[in-house]
Amino acid sequence: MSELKDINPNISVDCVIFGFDGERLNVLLIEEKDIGQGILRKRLPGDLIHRGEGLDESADRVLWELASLKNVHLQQFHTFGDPLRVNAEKDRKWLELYRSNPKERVITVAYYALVKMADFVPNPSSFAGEALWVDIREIPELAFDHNCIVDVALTKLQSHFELNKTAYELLPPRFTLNQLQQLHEAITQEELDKRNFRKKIVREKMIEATEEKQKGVLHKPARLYRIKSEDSLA
Amino acid sequence: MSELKDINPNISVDCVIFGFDGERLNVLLIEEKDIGQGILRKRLPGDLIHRGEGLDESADRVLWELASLKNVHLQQFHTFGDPLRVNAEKDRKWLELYRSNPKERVITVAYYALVKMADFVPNPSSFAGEALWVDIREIPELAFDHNCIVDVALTKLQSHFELNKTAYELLPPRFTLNQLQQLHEAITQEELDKRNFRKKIVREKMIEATEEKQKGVLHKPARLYRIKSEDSLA
DNA sequence: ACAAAAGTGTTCGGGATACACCCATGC
DNA sequence: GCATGGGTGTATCCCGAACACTTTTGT
Repeated sequence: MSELKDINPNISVDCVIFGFDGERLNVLLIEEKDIGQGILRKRLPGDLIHRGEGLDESADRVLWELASLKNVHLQQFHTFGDPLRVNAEKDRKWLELYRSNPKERVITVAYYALVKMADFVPNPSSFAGEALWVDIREIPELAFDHNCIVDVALTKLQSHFELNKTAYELLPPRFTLNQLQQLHEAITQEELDKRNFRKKIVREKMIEATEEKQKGVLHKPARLYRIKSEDSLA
Repeated sequence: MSELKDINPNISVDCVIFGFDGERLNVLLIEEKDIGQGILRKRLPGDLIHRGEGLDESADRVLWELASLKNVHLQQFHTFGDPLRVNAEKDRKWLELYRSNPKERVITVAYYALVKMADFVPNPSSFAGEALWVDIREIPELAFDHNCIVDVALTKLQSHFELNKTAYELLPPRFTLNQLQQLHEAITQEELDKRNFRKKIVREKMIEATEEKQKGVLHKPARLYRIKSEDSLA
């Protein structure tokens, strides 16, 4: 569809989408279809930018085109510009197939986001291959320097993470304090003391207890909490 | 010297160099020579990147070429890619004079650094115009979106600043606690309580008192301090 | 003597950390 | 009754914030 002159051959965006499933942190990857030469590799969703397109805009588009994801709050975090970043042998064949200038240097502006996996069941986009969630502890070798990009993104995510309103949106509307703690632990990768964690949460006054309890668990059922509504902040 | 084909027409780097002079925070700007059409404008040191050149490398080069500065620890902080960022009327003439493709879109990878002004007396580089320090409270209208870039850089600087070893290098080898406090205040733009500040500094154990005192001041002379040497960290 | 900045201690409150036992439910 | 996670309180330490008077020097 888009003509060559509408594409900037030197600049791309890549998106590192972290998904939380209630237990573990995952990353969204694109798995290329086997295009006949035994090329089957995973990579981050990303693409060359179009002319006239802002960077943020481009990242949104890419995510929509490759994984049918919309309304993800993307955060730009770093630009990767090693002149050899798309020059490894492992990537040569792919570039020759998909790029009109396979030897052209590409710098990439990288974005990350953290979403609730349940809200985003990635639709395999027929043309690009398949989008899939992969546990961050089991990330395979990726195309280009994408392993490195994921590492940097994870570091940023961890250092910037805090339990604000958007963080609570990663949980179901009613949740237990333990689920909340697991969210925190899954992202920061460090264990917390249960009592201290609960005291901290209570102090922050962002959530309130409901009358409901867990059902069908084979232990004492936990109380369910919810985010305080705007008005109840009186 | 460099031929056109060695330059990437779409990607530039820009450097926001903050300089501390003992009292105030300044920014390094390049003032173009008057090129005959009443064009006289200030901008950040920056340039299109060369092919085969890494981004960090490019930023170092630019700083050397435009302001004769070397060994500055640059930190990449954001990439600006609005498709219209180099399209304002005020910049048209300059682009036509200096760029072979004046209408080409340019995205820029921005870096910042904080240096001691005394160490870097910018050498006017004959070909580019004049490098000069400008107080951050008196920044004039700059070319392109450079005012915006400076604002973002300042925010990053302020939020990431801490009194570590490199921060102490912004002061003379022997300094008073008041000078240290002024440094902190100049950067974060907030006033601190003298006693609390001193307690905090003492706690951190990075510096030690010397026997020397200020001379020639018309008030009680302050004691001079220095950074602790590596060995004395026993 | 006066101006000008140097230097110094205490109190309070909040948050981080460490730590151990009883409780409610399903099976 | 037993296994499983739910739920709770106290003591300590460190840190940040607030706050006012005496000291030393040059003129």
